[in-house]
Amino acid sequence: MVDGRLARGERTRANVLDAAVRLASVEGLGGLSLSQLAQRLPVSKSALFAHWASKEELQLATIEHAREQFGDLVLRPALANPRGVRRLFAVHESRLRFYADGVLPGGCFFVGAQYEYDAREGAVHDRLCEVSAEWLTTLERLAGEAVAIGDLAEDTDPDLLAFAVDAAGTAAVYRARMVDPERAYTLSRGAVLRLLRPLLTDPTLLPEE
Amino acid sequence: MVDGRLARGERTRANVLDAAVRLASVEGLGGLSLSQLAQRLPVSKSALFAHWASKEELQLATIEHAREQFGDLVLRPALANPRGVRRLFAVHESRLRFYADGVLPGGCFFVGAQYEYDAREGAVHDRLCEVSAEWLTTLERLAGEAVAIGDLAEDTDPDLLAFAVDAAGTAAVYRARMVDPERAYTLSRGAVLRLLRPLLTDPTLLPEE
DNA sequence: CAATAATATGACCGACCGGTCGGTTAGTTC
DNA sequence: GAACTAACCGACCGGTCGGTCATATTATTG
Repeated sequence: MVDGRLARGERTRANVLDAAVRLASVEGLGGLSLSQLAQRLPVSKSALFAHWASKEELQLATIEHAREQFGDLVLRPALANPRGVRRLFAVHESRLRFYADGVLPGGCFFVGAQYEYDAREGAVHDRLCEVSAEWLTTLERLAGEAVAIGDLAEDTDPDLLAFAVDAAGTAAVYRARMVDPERAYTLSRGAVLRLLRPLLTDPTLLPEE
Repeated sequence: MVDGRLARGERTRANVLDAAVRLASVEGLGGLSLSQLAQRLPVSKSALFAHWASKEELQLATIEHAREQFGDLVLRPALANPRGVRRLFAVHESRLRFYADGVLPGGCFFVGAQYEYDAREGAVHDRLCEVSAEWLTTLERLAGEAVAIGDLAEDTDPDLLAFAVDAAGTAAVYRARMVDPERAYTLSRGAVLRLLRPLLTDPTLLPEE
């Protein structure tokens, strides 16, 4: 039998973090105000301090929550694809779909947080560095696998490829909201496709367009 | 004969905007606090309101100042290169050099501001949209010229190319500060080079590496 | 039932925010 | 030197920030 009090706390915590990720995707992780966060929830500001000792701890918890969400909605589904270049491309498409579906009102939690904290110091910056490195390592591993199993030309540099794929996804975020919403994701998908196709050993592994 | 009072005001305005661009590149354009800005200058907070009616007007003036700086230090020098793919690549290299030289402590004013305001509303967001569109249009025009004069294969999509070049520059900003400072610019340069080289009609137009 | 423990609350704190105001200083004009 | 003007300053305003605390509510346990 579960303790109803603990269950209630767990539920509150999840609700708060859900809202925090959404709010931070718009206002930024630093611009996230505890009063505003509490106000748009059936929760008082003091209750936030009952669960997290400080704003910084809540920010760190929000990062973990967003990381889990990204893993569940972007990475995991894409990993169902066959190993190699198809899986790498599937991760990029999955990322774009996550943005296009409007899961978060601000588009992307991590891209926003990265550019907000890249020039600051502290625990939030440090944790974001780790998560970024983890994400890039994942892309590099996927690119490396695609080369290793012979999907891509053997002189392909996996790190360079991972950089370019990540860059195309990152740029799509601001482009979709500031320049041309209708073309941003098409351009991003097309850019990665043009990048990968010349490297393919078997051109049928990826779509033409 | 110039009026010494007006000259003094002009000097103050320039000093404030210089500091504002630098500060905003670290703290963000919204996180820019007028008290802090005044404090690190020989200027009082009230003096700021003597020159700009509100924080938003100062933010807009800061955008214009950063835009001029970007034009002077990034675009203009690169435009000295011969028209075509060399000029396009020179703009990318010039951008990376601007970052690597540490002209702004936060790396890039515009990349930060874009990801800060892409999901918000108001005059600042609107102006940033215009500046972004202007920058992308410039890249697209350069890519179009490179195709038109025969530097690049004629079936090259200039807009797609411009997207990828911009993306590589944008990604270098956060990567240099959060993941691997020593490799970020090399990767960014390499990514654009690998992108352009297969499209060249004359391989000697760009360096090997 | 009472004792206990986890969760949640509202009133409150000092610090800082953007912004206003009356008054002072520096430079020009006559 | 008097009159004028642009630039600048310190004190202050209402409001919001992150954070504290004594108290109340809710659910489990003996």
